Amino acid sequence: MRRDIFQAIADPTRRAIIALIALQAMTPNAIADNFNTTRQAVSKHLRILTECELVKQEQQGREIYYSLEINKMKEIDKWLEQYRKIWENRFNQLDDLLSTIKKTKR
Amino acid sequence: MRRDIFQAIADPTRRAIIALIALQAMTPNAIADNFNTTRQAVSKHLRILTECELVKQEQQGREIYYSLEINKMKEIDKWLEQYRKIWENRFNQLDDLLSTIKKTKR
DNA sequence: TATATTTGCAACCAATTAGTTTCATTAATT
DNA sequence: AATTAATGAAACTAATTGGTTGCAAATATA
Repeated sequence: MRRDIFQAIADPTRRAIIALIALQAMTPNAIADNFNTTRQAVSKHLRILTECELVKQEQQGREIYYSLEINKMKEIDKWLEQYRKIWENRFNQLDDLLSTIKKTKR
Repeated sequence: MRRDIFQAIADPTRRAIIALIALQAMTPNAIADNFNTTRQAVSKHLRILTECELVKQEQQGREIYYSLEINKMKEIDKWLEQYRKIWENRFNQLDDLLSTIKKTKR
């Protein structure tokens, strides 16, 4: 059971669920209405998302509202950080090159 | 064959390969030396990474050097953008709340 | 209380995945 | 020319995955 956040966002249906509940909490039935799949399949995705703490649930009577745990998304951002450094650095190098060319032309 | 970038980074070995070749190009053998797996397994990962254009190859004699296609990583950043907006917004709301409390105290 | 609704969970199935073993190709070395 | 090294690709296997069907539990409604 590999259950980390990268595995969680690998599935396109799960990314769609994340997008759906990012702004408002929704019940499994309501979420399933948006896809060509069964409620049970959505339920399984929600379980995976819950297990890696990307999603939190709140019970209201017999309904359970699922919503995005936005802070968990920062973990991906944190991972990206090291690569962002690289591409920003390359951009700066290009920038330097361009200004050098400019100076040479002058 | 689902072969998008999210599926590519889902595997921890592939993320390790990405980290390894981010700064310098490496041959499959050299990469495999860093893991408890066979060269062939690494080769398969490299194929997947190449197919989704996260990695580029450069032949030099009988060796093939693999390196990270850093620009492709920006796609993940682009996807994260929508969620970054949300968490920054929440942070601002908290900020507003705190300054309101400050004002009330005064 | 009986019935309907919302949900999670277990059992099962087909497809996919990560890995291994084996083989063919190409380039370097002797 | 023969051998060694570096690599990709195909065939196979075991494990995992996404999905379905069916069922049980809990809550709401008649």
